[in-house]
Amino acid sequence: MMRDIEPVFYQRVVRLIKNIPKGKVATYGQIAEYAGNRRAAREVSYILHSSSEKENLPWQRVINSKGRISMKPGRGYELQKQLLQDEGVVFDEEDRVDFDKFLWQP
DNA sequence: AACCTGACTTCGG
DNA sequence: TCCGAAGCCAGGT
Repeated sequence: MMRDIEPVFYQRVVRLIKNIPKGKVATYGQIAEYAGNRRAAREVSYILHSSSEKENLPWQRVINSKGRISMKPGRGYELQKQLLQDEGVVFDEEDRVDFDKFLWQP
């Protein structure tokens, strides 16, 4: 499934995501940057899409740079939001997460 | 190879 | 703040 994505990059992404503490969130770009390729946000997305179950990743803790959930209603949005709320993450009236409070700072 | 798509991001108006 | 466009990288057709 992973094929040509740099194995090192892949491993780093997996490790970083597993390190996001409960109740915190990270952005795709943030993970990509810490993994060594700040332009690979879409690859982070791809890794989550393809390996979340296999790697047992807390996939719900990765959201977009706007502080919103990227998945669309009916295709995962509700589940992700519920999982985050269950661990204490708060969404404002604009459906955004306050990075000052919830962004993961390694 | 060409083209489309996506759980992305940045920048300009 | 809010789009739209452009940049980005891989995978699927």
